[in-house]
Amino acid sequence: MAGSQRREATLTAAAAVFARQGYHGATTERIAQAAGISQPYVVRMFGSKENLFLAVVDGCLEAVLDAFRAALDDGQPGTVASRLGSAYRALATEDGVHLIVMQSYMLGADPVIGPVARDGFTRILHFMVEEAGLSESAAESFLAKGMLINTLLGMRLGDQDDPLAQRFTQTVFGPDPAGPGPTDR
Amino acid sequence: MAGSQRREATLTAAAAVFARQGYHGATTERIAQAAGISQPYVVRMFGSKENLFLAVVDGCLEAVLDAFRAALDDGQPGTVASRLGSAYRALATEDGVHLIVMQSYMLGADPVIGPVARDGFTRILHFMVEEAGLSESAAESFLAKGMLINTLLGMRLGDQDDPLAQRFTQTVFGPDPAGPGPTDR
DNA sequence: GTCTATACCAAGATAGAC
DNA sequence: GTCTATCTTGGTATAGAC
Repeated sequence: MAGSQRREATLTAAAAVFARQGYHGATTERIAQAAGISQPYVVRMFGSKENLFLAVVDGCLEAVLDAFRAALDDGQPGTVASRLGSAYRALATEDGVHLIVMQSYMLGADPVIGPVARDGFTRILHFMVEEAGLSESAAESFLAKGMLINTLLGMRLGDQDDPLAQRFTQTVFGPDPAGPGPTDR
Repeated sequence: MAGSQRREATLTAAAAVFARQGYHGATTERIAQAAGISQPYVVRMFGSKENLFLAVVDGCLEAVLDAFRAALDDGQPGTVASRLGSAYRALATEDGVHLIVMQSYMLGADPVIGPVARDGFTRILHFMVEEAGLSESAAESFLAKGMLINTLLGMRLGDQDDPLAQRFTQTVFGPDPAGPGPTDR
């Protein structure tokens, strides 16, 4: 397999593992298994586990911003916020973009991952108000709902056997004209 | 030092470490240092790192619910949501209750921590609608803002050297009559 | 109740062959 | 481009003394 293609496949596999286990919980061995290659080769390709994680996070950030930009130009009806919400929903994939980003956010105290996480969030923030034209208040609501979605995904609230929890999950992820919707569950 | 007192002190130290590093990132050695005792003794007291984490999470959940219950009866002016928000704000301590809870939420895929995290969130949800009397929609807004706050705390957005990010942080944490406010930063 | 010493294992990284 | 073998470290847990 060609280098760049192998690299892509490994990034995808790594994303899925990092999404579930978090940075520290994930092992390069598990990532290697998911990618169908040997553990040392994973390390070899990216230099270190940390570098690999940063590459994954960067890819997710770009994916989110690309999806948002596309949503601004898609000529669909609805408010900007609702179109961005749909884009966020459509972004749902098995490799769990939302969870990767969230995992990086929870590592703000890490000297190397922390700054990257803050930069990424800041870029999204700037996109919201400068490119999408949302008010800062609207951006706050949008991002709050996004964080709620990410959190429910992370904890897998849908697995909870409780009527209220079930209904709540449905409501949050269900078609909602004013915010991000369902993702990868 | 008496057993129960030592236990409490260790739980507090562990909370601070788990809040910053997450479950997998934290080490019992670091917790021991923070508590001023030896690493094996930390393990001895709680049986395992996992048990210790579960004890910390449980303590945080109780702290949140206690604070919320107290806020319902405090006779302060304002809506229920704003009083709960103030309680959330007042809960701010060095040991980072908000981050502990959030770290547990991101471990939903873990076979033992996952169920505990879901149960905890479900209890808060039930409190909101059954004891506090919030509509499910109001509970969603409240929790969304709470998750945004937790996320900003986790990534330490306040450290970001960017005007918009700074302003956003201030807005989210600042006195807001309709949601949770500043916590431990 | 608390420590020191240590066993034991998992995991990231390196060396070097093919 | 990819593997096997292995080094090394760090981290949880146990044993046992004081």
